Amino acid sequence: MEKPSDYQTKNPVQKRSLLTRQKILDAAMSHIAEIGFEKTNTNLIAETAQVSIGTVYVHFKDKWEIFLTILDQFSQNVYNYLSQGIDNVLKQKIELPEIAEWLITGLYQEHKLNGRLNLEIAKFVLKDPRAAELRAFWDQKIDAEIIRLFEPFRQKLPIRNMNAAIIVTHRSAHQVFQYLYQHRDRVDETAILEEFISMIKRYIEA
Amino acid sequence: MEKPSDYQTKNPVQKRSLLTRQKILDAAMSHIAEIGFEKTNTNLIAETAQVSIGTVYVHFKDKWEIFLTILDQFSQNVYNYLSQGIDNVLKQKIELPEIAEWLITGLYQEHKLNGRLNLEIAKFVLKDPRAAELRAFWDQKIDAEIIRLFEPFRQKLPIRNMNAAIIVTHRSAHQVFQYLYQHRDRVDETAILEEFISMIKRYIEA
Amino acid sequence: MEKPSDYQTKNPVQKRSLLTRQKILDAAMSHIAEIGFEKTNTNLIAETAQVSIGTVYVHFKDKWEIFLTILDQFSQNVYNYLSQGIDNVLKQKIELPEIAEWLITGLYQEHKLNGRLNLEIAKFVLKDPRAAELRAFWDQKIDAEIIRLFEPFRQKLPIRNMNAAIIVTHRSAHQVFQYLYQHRDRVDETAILEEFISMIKRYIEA
Amino acid sequence: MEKPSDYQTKNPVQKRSLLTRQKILDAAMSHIAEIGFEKTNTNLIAETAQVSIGTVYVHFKDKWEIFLTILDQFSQNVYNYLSQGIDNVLKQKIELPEIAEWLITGLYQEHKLNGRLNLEIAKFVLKDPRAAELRAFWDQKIDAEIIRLFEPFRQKLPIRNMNAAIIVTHRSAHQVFQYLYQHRDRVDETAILEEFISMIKRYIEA
DNA sequence: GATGAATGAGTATTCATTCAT
DNA sequence: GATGAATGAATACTCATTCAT
Repeated sequence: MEKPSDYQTKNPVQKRSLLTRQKILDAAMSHIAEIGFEKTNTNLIAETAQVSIGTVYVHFKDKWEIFLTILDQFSQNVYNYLSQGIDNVLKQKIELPEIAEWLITGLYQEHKLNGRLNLEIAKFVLKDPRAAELRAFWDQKIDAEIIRLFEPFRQKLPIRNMNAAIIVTHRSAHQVFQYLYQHRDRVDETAILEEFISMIKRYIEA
Repeated sequence: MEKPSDYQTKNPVQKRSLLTRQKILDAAMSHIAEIGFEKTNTNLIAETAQVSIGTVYVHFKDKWEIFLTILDQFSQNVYNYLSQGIDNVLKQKIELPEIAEWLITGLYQEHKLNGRLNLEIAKFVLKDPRAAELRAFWDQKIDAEIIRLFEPFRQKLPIRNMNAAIIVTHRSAHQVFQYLYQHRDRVDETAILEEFISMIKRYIEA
Repeated sequence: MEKPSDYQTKNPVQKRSLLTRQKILDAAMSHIAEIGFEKTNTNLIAETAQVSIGTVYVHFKDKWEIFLTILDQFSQNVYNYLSQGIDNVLKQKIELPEIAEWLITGLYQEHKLNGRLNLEIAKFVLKDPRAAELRAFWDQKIDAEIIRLFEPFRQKLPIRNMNAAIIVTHRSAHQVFQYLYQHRDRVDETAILEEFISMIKRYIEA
Repeated sequence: MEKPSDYQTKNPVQKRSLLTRQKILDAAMSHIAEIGFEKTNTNLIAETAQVSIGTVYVHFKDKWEIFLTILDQFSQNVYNYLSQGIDNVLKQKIELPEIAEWLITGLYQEHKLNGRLNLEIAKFVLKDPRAAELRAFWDQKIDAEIIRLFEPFRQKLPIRNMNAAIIVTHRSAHQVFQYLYQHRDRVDETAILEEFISMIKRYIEA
């Protein structure tokens, strides 16, 4: 699967240009995380970034390209964080159940750091097909990393279809994390997370 | 938990009124399922329902109340379908793993019948807090039904926190179903569903 | 000057009909005095009067006729109150300056009793020409009463044009009363009223 | 008393912007003076000003801000006119009764120049609290100017409470002027104005 | 590259009034 | 007389995008 389009390294021409570009992205991101991407309009972004609305359109084709770029950068970061974590784990000789627990807990910590942004991205992905495509691309890369993480235990795992298993568990994790964020004031976070972990553990244990 | 508000019974003084009301709901629902609820505007609803825009506002306070009513009716239907199914199952003496399989398959069939509508409702729930509340109300009622279904096997289940378990599995199912709908042309539906079922089975088996 | 149209004795046919008519007027009046006549819409009036909107239109040609009728009844009451007061005063032998003071104080008391309603009527009169006409009719009748009050002192008054004098003073009184109502929390009511009275007294004293 | 808000200076970054802004104000003002501010809607304003409706909202937050700005500019003009007139009068040695006559006649001339606009402003002020506040601000500034005009004769005036006196006479003048405009075809303008002047003269004479 | 004034299609909502029952 | 469901013209305001400077 190829990346739908590159939202990151567009015009690496001048330093100042890149700075302006990033200022716009930062402004957009902060508003999305604060008031949601639905209410984040282009004029607001321009104002916060302290550039004119015209400048925004010099750097981005349209409003969605800004959001797509943010999604791309954000996903890249999550991917890098996970990838490096897996590198470390693989060096140590951690056994199966602990690996699952580490993975879920780690992803959850990461998710919590940007609770609102993750929620807004979920909306965005439901709304815009290009966002869905981009998300699918990164999800697949993350799936591949998770497969890499479990590769050493491939024989032990009582799982027939590895790809399907990853899809099911990865999507489920997303949803549980989102549920925990949305109901963070009303539910027993620990209990639910533990129950999810114990489900996954039982699933992968022989 | 009480129902946030009743979106169904108004003042059905005249028969004609109820008919018109349902015409509007049907028109709205068909558009939501076709073009999504974002693009479904009030003028379009009125036009399709063959009533004036004024009539729409005689029956519904605002655009959102139409959508909320649809969500309510739809959830009610799902609930009734499930509830009756559970009644039947409990009469027969079906054993644990088969019950899980029956439940998931049944919910999935139901979900597929209204794939697009389910997707649009997911968006709507992310967008509107009142919708989220209403959804939470019905999810909780459905959760209670599922608990009722598993009650006879309560002792056998290796699950500590039943509520947490239901939340985790129910939400996960939602997400897997949605994933299958969104990628219905590109993924192996059977494989993923089977994998999900096998995960749940292993989770609930001693 | 003839009364523009009779808003009171329209269909004196049946008792029940008159009752319904008055229920509607009362409902309208209470809303005008509470939320202003701009926000008082026909559906609200019907609801409060506990009749259907159709019934409202059986009794009144349009929304404005309701308001005009209220204005008419209200003005009639003020007129009657004033007229009777003048009858009493004329029987007693009160002298000039006291008469002016009595008149102003009395009209002000009356005005205060229905502060909000008086304000709303002022708006209404500015907006609707028929209301302006009706108001002019009653103002003229009231003017005539005031002239009747001062008739015994006609020779003593240093006023050339009696009609002009009445218009000037009556209008000024209206405005001062309205000012006092609108700024009732912020101004020294007594001081302003006293100043107005002393202006009028000096005006009519030889 | 501070000015409620400044409806004049925005961010006049470009010359074109200021021109457009004034075009919108002029268009609105001409319609208000012609058909009243109730029927003056935003689309009409945009059309007359030959700008798009969007442009109107670039320059003004909402419809009311347009009207408030007009009220502000208009009041400013009246104030300036009065202020300069008072400067001139104070240089000459005019005596008391003539000063009162000059003031009333001058204000009336000014009022007549914009009869309809003055009437519409009266309505607007009754309707919108922000307009009332703004009007109160300017009235107070005008009151202060009138006090300045009579300051040299302070000892001679038989008036106890100067502020109350100004309020009473200023408000009365407003109302008499408005009455004269509204009934301009039916009443003896000169007689009424003379009567008002003679009332004020007798009031301020020892 | 940067600016920011201008654009205008698009949309939810109100409310006086009618008329078939 | 009474009902109340239905009407639809009217209207304020938004916001992504363009383009002349």
